[in-house]
Amino acid sequence: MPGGRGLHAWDALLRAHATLLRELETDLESKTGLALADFDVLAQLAIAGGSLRMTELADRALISRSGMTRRVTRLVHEGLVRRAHADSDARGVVVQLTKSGLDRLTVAAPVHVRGVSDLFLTKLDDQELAVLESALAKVTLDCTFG
Amino acid sequence: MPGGRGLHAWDALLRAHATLLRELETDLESKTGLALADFDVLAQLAIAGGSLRMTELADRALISRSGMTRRVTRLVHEGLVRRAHADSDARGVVVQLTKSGLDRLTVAAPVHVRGVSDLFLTKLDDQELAVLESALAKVTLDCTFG
DNA sequence: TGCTGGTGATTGCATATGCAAGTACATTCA
DNA sequence: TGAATGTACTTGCATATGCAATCACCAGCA
Repeated sequence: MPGGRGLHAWDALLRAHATLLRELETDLESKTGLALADFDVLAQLAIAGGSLRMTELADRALISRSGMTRRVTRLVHEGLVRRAHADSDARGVVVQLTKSGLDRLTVAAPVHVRGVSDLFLTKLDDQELAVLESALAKVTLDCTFG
Repeated sequence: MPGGRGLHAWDALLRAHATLLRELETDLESKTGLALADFDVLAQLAIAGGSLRMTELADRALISRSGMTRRVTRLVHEGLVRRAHADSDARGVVVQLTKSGLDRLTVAAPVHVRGVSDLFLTKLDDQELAVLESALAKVTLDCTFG
């Protein structure tokens, strides 16, 4: 009744994801006052060189466009990012990391990386990490959200 | 600036989880009218032999107790589960799968299993699944939700 | 030019979520 | 026994979420 064999691997994925994310979230928030979701936006912007379009940002942060609209609105109020007009497309919005946002990220990033290391990376050896990465990449879909 | 090496494995986990879950959710809902969250409750009950206490059910379904209270309330209204008093503890509530719930699950389970197979299991070989399962089990925390 | 279909972003709305507080019962220990 | 502490579940509340509809703009074509 529970079903075929390898479903346990799927179950393990759900369980690991839920518990780790929850722990990382509360950890980061308590140590830096930054929600993981907000951290992720800042990190994606930094990785991309400082700015991204809304849709691209939403895709990378794995949330819907409408969700990103609201998240960015919040972050703008906090001064961590800024909205600018895309110069090639008057509909477009470019979200830019501000100095303050970068500062905040610079403080938070090591905390988060440390969390991921402690809870995830150090518990696995290189081969396991390699298999994880390649296997998970194989099953990832490229559906767009929202 | 993005950080240490193996973080890509972590990123792959987040990405695979988000995209797969989203697809499985919409797939199941469109084919059976059952939300994945509700399906999971029914499945956990069936796996456990037909009934579970609220807290245990919340833990297994990876959501908070308060979330489970509301979810069960909904499922009771739909006739898929029933609330009963735990006989050893007057505070306790036992959630039981009803005939109707079991029927519903019997229809939905193959659909969901098929989805997981198509999107996940068949894309990986036995060794990858074994490594995934054991590695993910190693990093899973046992924090309680809610 | 002007019409049609498509895309980027935002907003209305309904719903889902968790935390913290509250209620009811259980357990411990003096 | 009975006061204090702990556990099981529920509810108030604030917030987060996505979908669908909307607005503004772009691109193609007659």
